[in-house]
Amino acid sequence: MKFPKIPMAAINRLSIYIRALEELEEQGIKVISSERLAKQCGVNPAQIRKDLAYFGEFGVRGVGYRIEDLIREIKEILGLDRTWNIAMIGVGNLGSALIRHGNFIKHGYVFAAAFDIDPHKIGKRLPNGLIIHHIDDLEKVVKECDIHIGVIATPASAAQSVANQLIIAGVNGILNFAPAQIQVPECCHVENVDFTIKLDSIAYHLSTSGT
Amino acid sequence: MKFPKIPMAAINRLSIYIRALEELEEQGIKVISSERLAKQCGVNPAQIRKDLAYFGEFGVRGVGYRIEDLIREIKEILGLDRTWNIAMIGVGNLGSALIRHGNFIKHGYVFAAAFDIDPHKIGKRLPNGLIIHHIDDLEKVVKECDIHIGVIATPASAAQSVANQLIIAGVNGILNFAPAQIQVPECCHVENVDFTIKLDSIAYHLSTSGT
DNA sequence: TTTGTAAAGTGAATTAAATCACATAAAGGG
DNA sequence: CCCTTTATGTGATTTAATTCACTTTACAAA
Repeated sequence: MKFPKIPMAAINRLSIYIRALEELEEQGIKVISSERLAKQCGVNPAQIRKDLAYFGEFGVRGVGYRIEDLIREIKEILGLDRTWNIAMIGVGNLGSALIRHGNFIKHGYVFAAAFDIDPHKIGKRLPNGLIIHHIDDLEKVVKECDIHIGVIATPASAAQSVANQLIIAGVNGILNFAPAQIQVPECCHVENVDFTIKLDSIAYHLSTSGT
Repeated sequence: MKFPKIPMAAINRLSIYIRALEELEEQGIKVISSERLAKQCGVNPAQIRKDLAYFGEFGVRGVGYRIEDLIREIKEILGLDRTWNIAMIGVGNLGSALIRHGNFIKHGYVFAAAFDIDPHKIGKRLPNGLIIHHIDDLEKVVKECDIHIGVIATPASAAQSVANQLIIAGVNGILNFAPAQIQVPECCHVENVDFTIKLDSIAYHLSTSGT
């Protein structure tokens, strides 16, 4: 295959495929066809084949995909053949809940540091043993702990300035839970998690389909 | 305009527009052009006009959009000209943090009930005064409290059965934080919030752009 | 070794979404 | 009252994503 630009949607689907594949692997299944996997993921079989084809040939014609191999291949594609150290900025309700949440570590994301601006919190220890640093120590700690991704769980008003500090500290990946549009340079990749937008979408559907 | 099918992406952008418009309104701005709003939201001006055109004509040619009116119109489109009672299912780390999180109420979503399955939690009161019910009382409480949307914050393993119970109880909108693919009938609308997928996307970008 | 079958891989076709570019309408100034 | 300016609304165009449908390849059974 040539070098087409890869749709972002395809990348996100790879994550979905991994989730499904890992579940199938736990069930002891060794090989799966694009058709069966597609059904499990709720997508079109050709889409799976095409998504994978962007990166190589991972299947066996007439047989399907060896699940163990495919998981490994997709993880390598996504850069998940390693762990990623991440930092939480904002240790409020949401921030501390996320730190305790098991899903991050399960997928190889390790909270290696936590930051806040509240003097009462600085120096305290979180249940998992992390010390809460002042946000002004961001750059130093980011270097020390080899952190590559920042998770913003501050109020909206602080989000932009935190983002700026992260970028100065050399963090190029940001997962933003604050309900604010943050501006970053080209080199930095931001993903927003705004559940109220999702709720709005639900409200729209409920309103229009006569409920 | 005729009756084309409206892209889901357009619906989601309407939420983005509202966020920006409310911020502008707070700044005392009364009128805005699609061009300025587009810049603020990071989209193309024509896109804004087209998104709005799916639903009517809300602007004034040569002038722009009256912010106050446009907010009201978009809210009406999305079904946000009211409040929505929602239920939290799963009062663990994440669930209780979300309940305390101010963003829901700010956008008109009211946690009207909370459910869990842990006997130690049933009957306890949350900081905001909500009593934690047993999941088996879902149907009864949903009716009593006029709940239309369920938020699933349980472990993945419980997500599908909770979804089933929600649907039986007559809840047709689900916001799913559990990392599991849930199957629902046509009538029900599900939105998934899976931050590990977003993280995977960040990891991919960091890996490919030489970091 | 041959042959039938299953399923990946992929160019072509289709469908959907985003953008352009212009016709249209409102407001203000001369 | 007309002319200029400005910015909307929208058909046409372009771009992107998805799906189809066919070709290729591996395996297994005869």
